[in-house]
Amino acid sequence: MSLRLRIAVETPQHSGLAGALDYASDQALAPGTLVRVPLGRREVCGVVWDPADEPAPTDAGWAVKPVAAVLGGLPPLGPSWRRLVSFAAGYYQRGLGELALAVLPPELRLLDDAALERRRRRKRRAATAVEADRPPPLNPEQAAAVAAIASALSAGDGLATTQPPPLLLHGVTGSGKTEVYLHAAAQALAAGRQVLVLVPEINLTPQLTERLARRFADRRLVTLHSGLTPAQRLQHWLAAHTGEADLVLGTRLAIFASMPRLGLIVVDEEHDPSYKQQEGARYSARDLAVWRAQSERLPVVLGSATPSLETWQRADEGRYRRLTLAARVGAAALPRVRLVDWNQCPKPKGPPSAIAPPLLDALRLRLQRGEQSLLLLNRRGYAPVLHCTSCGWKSGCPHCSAWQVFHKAERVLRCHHCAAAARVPQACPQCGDLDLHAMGRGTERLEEQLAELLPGARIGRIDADSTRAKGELQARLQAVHAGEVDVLVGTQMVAKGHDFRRMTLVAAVNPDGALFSSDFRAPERLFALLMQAAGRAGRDAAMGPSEMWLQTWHPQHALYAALRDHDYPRFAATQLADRRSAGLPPFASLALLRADARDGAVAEAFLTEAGRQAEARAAEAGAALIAYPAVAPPISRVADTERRQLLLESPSRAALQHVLRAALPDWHALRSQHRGLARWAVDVDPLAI
DNA sequence: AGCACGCCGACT
DNA sequence: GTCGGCGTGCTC
Repeated sequence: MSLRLRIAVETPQHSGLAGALDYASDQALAPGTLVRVPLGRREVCGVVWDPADEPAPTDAGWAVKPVAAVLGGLPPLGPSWRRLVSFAAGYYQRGLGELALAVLPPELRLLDDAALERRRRRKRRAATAVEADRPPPLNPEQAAAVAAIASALSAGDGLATTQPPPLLLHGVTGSGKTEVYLHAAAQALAAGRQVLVLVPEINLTPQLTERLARRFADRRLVTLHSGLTPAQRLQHWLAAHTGEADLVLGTRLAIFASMPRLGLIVVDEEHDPSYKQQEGARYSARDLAVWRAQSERLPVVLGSATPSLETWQRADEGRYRRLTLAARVGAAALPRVRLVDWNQCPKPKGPPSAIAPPLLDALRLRLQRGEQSLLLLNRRGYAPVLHCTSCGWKSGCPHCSAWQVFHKAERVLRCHHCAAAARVPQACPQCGDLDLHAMGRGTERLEEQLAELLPGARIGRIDADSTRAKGELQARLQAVHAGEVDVLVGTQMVAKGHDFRRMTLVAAVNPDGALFSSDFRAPERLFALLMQAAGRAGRDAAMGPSEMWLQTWHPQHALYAALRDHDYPRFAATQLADRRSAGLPPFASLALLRADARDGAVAEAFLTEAGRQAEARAAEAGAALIAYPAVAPPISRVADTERRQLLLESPSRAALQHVLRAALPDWHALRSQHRGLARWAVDVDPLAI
């Protein structure tokens, strides 16, 4: 007897094989079982999928091959996991098997039954007999939030018929969101459920990891993120899958963790762009968390001081329930926001100063008082471009439409978009002039200038360059915590997550860039970054009042005015009004079709035709859709490849989904008509357009 | 994506 | 005469 099985097979995106494939088996295999199957002339991994609603045609134009091997030792992946993967593959327009295998630990496919048995027998480390932290008392707002989540938890127990809505936990930094998560988690754990906590980047939030581990010392907590070794990732994933782990703390990929007893999902800093995967299947872990929670009828808590406008709008519409924490725990006051108006500052005779006189005075005052300051500058390197004053040459990257950044200490010019690096020329490569000039300012130069402006101050720097070596980030953070640094210079990586208790001043050196950016989400990101940065200061009420300084040419800008008042709702309302009148998300659904080719015209021709096909499909279905002309993104050439993109916009998410699904086969077929096209991809709900 | 098959230059 | 360059085509 031979059974017919549907199997999600690891077929690459470009195969055009989106769904499950048919294979034969002489034994019945439960959906969710891992198998190896022949595909073409090789053998690949697959997951037994649910039988199709309609039986496969018997006269199919291919020979059905038998399953090659079964990994019987692993408990099958459950129906809720399969639903999530199915949904994500469909929504983000990727192959089912491609996505299914991409979100499983890579080591799993190497695991035969014998290896699995060895792993299972290996004695798991006994839980350390550490006394769990006693939870602190909650303030009334926190208690109300916990009660709301608790009622959603019991509603999700299958007893109630109503679905708990997603919960937006809106609270400024320091208002005690984490304590709400911990209490909610405790309740879910007490009910015998597992808890999934998502964070943007795990090494930026060691404090949350520690707090979870201490509070739930008697429970098994595992982490899931790309920094784990393959063996660790497998081990942690298996602990979640078998239900041995009670808590899973992870980055975006953890949204796909198989958790049979899942009872609560928390998405911390839900607005953070790192929740959107930027290559391969471009999924949003936050959006999938909401979908997964609805699908499994469990509560999801989205926490942020500056929620994404999508989330905020849904709360305004009543689709999400908003829980607000307005008070800062421990009576710590919010930092006072001070704007330095460059227009009011006397022009120095020499080159423009990095730090305006009033800010410099404020820094000196902190030095005298033995307090720490943080200066934020979102630009690493010494200077963004090297410039010849006599002929006008600039250090352009030979492979990209971008400047090579001057890294002084390393003595290299480095492109931040490709691997290209060159030694710093002694003389202008174009005219031979020796007077090469570093234009603009990066963190490395700011560090150097501060050393001159503040003699005797201990300056530290934390950015991707200074923390490249393993352990260097932790070492530098430790030095700051230990008080070995007076003034810390950093990129946005320090604005997130870390509490610096002795820090009483945070300054954004040059935040204006995002005010007039072509990226429609730039103001939202800037506001979130500045709010988050402001939250770094003044966490300790005993340190006295803290300040957030902004150096700007536009002190009247509405964004800064809202920031000065710590008024996120006002900022969101004005942004949402702009978005509504511009027909942008959350009032429209977007997808971006991207194409790369050596020759930009090839990518453009492909996109133009693909856009025409999409509009034809939309017309067929009576779906409202606009395909905009193909354009070059701000950095149009990277590593000698020209990039182009085409925006698809619809007032309806469902209509856009329908068109994408219908047009995808057209686009696959179109590829062969455009010789020289390197690759193409769809980005559903893109962050930047 | 792999991994084929398929037609044109420098070697034992 | 072959070994092999990577162009293009297929995978239940």
